[in-house]
Amino acid sequence: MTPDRAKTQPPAAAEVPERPTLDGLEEKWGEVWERDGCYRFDRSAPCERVFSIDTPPPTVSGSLHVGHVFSYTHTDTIARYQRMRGKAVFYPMGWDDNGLPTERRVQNHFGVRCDPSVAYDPDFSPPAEPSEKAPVSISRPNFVELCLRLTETDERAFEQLWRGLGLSVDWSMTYTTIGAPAQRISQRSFLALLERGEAYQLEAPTLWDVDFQTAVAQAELEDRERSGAMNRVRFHVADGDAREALIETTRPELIPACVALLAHPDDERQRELVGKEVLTPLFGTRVPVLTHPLVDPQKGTGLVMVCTFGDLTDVVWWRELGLPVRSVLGPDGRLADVPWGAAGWESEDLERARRDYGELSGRTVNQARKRILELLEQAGEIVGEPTLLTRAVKFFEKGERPVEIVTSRQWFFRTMPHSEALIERGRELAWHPPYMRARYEDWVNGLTGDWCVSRQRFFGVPFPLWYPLDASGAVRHDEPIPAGEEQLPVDPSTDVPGGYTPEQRGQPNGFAGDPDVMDTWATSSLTPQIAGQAGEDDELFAKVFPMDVRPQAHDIIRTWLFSTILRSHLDYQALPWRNAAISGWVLDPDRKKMSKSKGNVVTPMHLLEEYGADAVRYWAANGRPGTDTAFDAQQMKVGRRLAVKLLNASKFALADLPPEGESLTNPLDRAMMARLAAVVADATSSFEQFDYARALERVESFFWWYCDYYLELVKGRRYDTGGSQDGDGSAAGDGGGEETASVSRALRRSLSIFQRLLAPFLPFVAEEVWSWWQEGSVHRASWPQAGELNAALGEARAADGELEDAALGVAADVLKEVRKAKSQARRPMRAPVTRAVVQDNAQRLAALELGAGDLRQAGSIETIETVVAEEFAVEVELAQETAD
RNA sequence: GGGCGCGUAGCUCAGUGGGAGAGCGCUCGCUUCACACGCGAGAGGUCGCAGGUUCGAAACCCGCCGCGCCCA
Repeated sequence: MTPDRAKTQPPAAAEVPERPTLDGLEEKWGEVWERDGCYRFDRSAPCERVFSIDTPPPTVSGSLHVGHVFSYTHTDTIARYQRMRGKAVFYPMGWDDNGLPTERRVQNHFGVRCDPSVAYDPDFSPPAEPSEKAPVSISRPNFVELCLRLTETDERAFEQLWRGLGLSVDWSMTYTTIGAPAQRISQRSFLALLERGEAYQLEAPTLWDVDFQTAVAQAELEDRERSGAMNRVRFHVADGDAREALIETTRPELIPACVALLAHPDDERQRELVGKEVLTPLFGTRVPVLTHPLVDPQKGTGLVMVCTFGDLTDVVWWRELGLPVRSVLGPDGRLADVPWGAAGWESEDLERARRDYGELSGRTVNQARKRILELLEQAGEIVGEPTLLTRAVKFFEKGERPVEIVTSRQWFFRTMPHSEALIERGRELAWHPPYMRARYEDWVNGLTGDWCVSRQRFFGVPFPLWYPLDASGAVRHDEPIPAGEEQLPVDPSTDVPGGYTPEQRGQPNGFAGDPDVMDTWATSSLTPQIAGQAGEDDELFAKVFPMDVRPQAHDIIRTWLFSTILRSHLDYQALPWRNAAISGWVLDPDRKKMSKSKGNVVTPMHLLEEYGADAVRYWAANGRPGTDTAFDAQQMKVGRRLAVKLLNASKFALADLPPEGESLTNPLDRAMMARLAAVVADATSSFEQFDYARALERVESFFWWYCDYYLELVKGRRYDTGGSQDGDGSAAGDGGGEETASVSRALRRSLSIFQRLLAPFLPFVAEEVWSWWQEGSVHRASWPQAGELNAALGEARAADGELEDAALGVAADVLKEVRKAKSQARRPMRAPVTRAVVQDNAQRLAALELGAGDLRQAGSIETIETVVAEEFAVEVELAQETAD
């Protein structure tokens, strides 16, 4: 498979610096990796050897925080592990630059605003002193140019950070979600969905952000706690009936839009009212009292008002009960003028309806609410005092006022008919950790409508179609003219459909381009296709798709993960990837979510400078899959210590000339290697399950044990010159005999393994120590295998294994006791011990014989005596303190 | 209200049927020839609460309490 990678044969002498340091390793190795194309995807590799990663393209909005560093490091450890397993790793980076965040940033940064009615100005340059209050109106093409200009700058900064962090990305394959290939792929997919009827447009109630004045999707909503007031309002039964109907509402301003009152079908209290008609207060509009099972009879009076539209439940009721539309809210979030008296706007008291509505018309929702409460109060239709409450209100995640529901013409992708199939796809996928699947299923089960994908915005992928205009100049939405494949990517606002001339744009019997752009997710749901260049480079795509893994954080399961599965299901009837590796969030030290508005965001650049990339990666890799982790600079210091330790341990292991031969003749050496083999097996199976954190934890803790106990135990033997075991630690030499050669071999073998095991986590320091004595990059070396180790153990076989392992264990235990005695006596560690009496069971005492020589040197122990006993204990007799 | 996750030393967390652990922090000590960006040692816990299964529970089951996230 990879014959050139298995070689770990050392050169004659290692080139170890006098004082190894971490400083400067990032620059040094970053350049080498780039120069050598260390992480370049090998597209000649056969399919089964490819490991492909559907990288999250970060939103380019000008800032990265430690959360990015956290989850991208997780992915990188897996990429590096797979590469060392001999896989051709497909690991591109993308930038999600299209969409609202960029628009908003461009507006603020340059002090401009997009106005599609303004003509393109080829010589435009942004104002020297941008003003957010008085933005300059510019054309859409000019605006898009500024967006591209700014995102390019941001993307360079992002790339610098990623390189500094040591992500093993193939930078030659970088993509953006606004680039021509992405637009082509996105438009091509749209046209295919249109042809198959999976995309459709409809004039319907849609979630709407009144500030951005665009449709938004269910997935883009978030709940925010807002205080409000519940008001009890009186409706009168029509036709002179003296009875009343009381409802409770937090949105009295929508009373003019009321189309029905509802009760639960089993609610006895409302039985008499159901089937009657009531009049809306102030406006005198007749509305029926109906029933629906979704009404909660326990809530309020048990009667609820249906308006077009107050919330998504209103939409459900409106649809299922076939109610009329009486819409009062304009796209700007203000109450619109309505034609009282016209069809649908009948009133029992027309004059009053007009007068009172005139008080509301033109006002914002909040203003209108305040005013209508006053009017209702004056009319005596408010019952009791309002109840103050806090409740969850739906906001567009980037918006500042609650979303409204406005009827407009929008494009949709069908999701509801596929929900069962999507649940099934979710079950085919291997989730890491497994419980994250529940979030996906909850989301799919909670969907209430198809996915609205059109946005009334500017910086995005346009819909690739036009509409004919009839003789009167009206748009024929029912006869869209799709772009041809050869025209893609297309911008219908500047490009012209086949069979028309540019002059016919907007003219009777001419054409008009679709004015909208697609939702960002409508394009970024195609990242496997964009990264793999579907339809652009089908040979590549066939190699990498379906991808091996989608890494991402848990907060975007409902958006990115869900939408990607949907698109892949619709386009390929397949999952886009085999595994989903879900990262947690980074919380601030008080365990609160980091967010700009809280001002607790930690930016990563200075962390890399202060602690070094390996240290920051160490902290990140400690965050277990799916688990939120508090930001902790202390952990970075720990990571830095680990990196320094690897430098120094490597220096120690490589300090002498490599001995001839292979065999490990000493039982402690063999036992250490056997323990290391078990660690390798554990780390490997952890990585196979995408549990990088467990792999790190196992490797790290064994490595510290190895440094603290094994290295100290064998140090004396290592420095022996004559192979005898009673040396006094005299100078190191090259004539130490077979026992010294054994430790020397064991050190080299084990360090080679540790360097490789730590390489995915600490790529810079691992590469540095590897370069002292090995050819090529450690990141292209082969991942250690337990089998390789066991074979290398040669003569040490199972029969002795247990005893030898016990020898290592008991030697370490005794060493610890000796250290304790010296520490408590406040003596230096090299203080001589005249006598150590070890109590233990017979088997452990027998094992101790095997390591006694090393132990005596490590503890400066003159004589070791043994006493068979039930419990382990060591009696340590220190030599008299001498004044030397 | 529903779902998911979590609750173990001051902090961050590992530990899924049989010894309560690690790192950090804290205290004390050591200029040990790979490492003072170091080394050694120590103190510190009713494993959220209550019940059950079991010879045996931090772990498995039931209930409760608290925290977080998602969804109504």
